Amino acid sequence: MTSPIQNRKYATEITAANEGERVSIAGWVHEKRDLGGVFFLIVRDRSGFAQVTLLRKKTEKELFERVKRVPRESVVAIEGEVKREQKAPNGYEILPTRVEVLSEASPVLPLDTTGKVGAELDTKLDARFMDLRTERTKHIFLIRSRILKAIRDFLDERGFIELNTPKIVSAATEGGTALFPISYFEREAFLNQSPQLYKQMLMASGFDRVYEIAPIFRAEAHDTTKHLNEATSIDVEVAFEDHEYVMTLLEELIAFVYTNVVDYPGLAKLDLNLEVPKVPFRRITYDEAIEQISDAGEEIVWGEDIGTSAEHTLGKIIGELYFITDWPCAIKPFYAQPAGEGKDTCNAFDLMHPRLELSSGSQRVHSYELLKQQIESKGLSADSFEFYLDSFRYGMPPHAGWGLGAERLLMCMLEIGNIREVVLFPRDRKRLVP
RNA sequence: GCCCGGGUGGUGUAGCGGCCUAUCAUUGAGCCCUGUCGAGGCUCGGACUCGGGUUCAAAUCCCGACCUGGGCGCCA
Repeated sequence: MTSPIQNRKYATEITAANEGERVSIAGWVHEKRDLGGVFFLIVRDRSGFAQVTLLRKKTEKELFERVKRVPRESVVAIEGEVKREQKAPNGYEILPTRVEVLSEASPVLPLDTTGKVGAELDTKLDARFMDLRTERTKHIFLIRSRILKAIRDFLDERGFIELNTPKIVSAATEGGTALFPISYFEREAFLNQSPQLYKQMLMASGFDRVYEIAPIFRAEAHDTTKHLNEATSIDVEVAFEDHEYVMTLLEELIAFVYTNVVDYPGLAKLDLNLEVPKVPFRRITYDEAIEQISDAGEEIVWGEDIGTSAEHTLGKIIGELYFITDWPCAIKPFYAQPAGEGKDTCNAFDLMHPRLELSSGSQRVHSYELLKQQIESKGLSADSFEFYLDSFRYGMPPHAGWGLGAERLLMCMLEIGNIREVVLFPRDRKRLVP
């Protein structure tokens, strides 16, 4: 006995041209429509929908009654004959000869998969497995996959090597953010907040163009629509180049990603009007940013970081993707290269979306002496950075790089209000399950 | 951590002191219907987060807890 699941096709692989052929499909019971003498079973799979039609008079009674009773969202396998039918999705329907219920669903569902009734984010996240069956959520993650592929294609094409650095580390990397402590045999260790130090160390390896797409962990108790305690960072580091080079690389990458998403057929399901941003992106200095923000009537002090409301004010003024450059050294990490004689700024930049910051990067300090000095001037202990500093003592090329938040990019592109929506199983201060 | 909102059937909501044995939609159970595509029609089932308080009377007002949305802070 052959199972109908063998040789199954996706719903959209079948067309009216297959009329008369025997096919198998498998998927979830999306909807049932009982008209009395005719019964429609809409089966959903990854590709879309297929209509399975049963005529009361022409169908074996046992089969007809059994199909009528299959609860929605049950998993079924169908074998039957293709019939051209203009009124059906994809222009065909299946007249089943065999229906197997592979998994019967409980009849009362945690949320509606058809889009008739909405669900709150919390409800969706609690039942994420089912939320992913909805068109909107499904496409968010298909687009996410597409974006990550586009990024890899873009970087691979330019000679980058994809590498992975440890997520379990011995100490704070850059200071700043809080870390999650973990028990590591008889020692304490931490989940890494950023691959920063490791990707820089790789610059001393001869792998002069590297990237990593991996999780980062931050133990901040923040509670906003743009922060996660576990996020995905896209990190790039390039040797023998400076901040200008990596800014250009970044804007071209972003434009390439947009181009790939604009072409995505499922974009229509998300109801947005996406345009590929023009390169080069606008660049404004930190000084200009402060001026613009204070001209707009917002209180801001030079030398301080740009807070959320100032960020929004500036975003509204600029209205497109832009870079903020020439940041004060004092508010950028120790590894940012100072601009030089008599200046208190460094060669660091942030890539901003009108809503929020997407990426930050810089030309890095590659002089051992200067780096050590900057670590100490930030009040950090050079000893705990020995493993990192060592790589600067035996031939470290000049280099630059950036880190880009994958979820932030996705939420901004798709105009999604809460970053949790673009993570399968988000980790925030309150949520550890599922 | 601070400041505002909000917790009503499975889901999404209306009601905001007595008209509430609580509205509507969807879902569920059942029935009618041979072409649905958010099918339609009829019947039935299903809820006021928890604990105190005020009041003749609380879903409705007050207090606390828990959960939750947003604004900020912190942070990327």
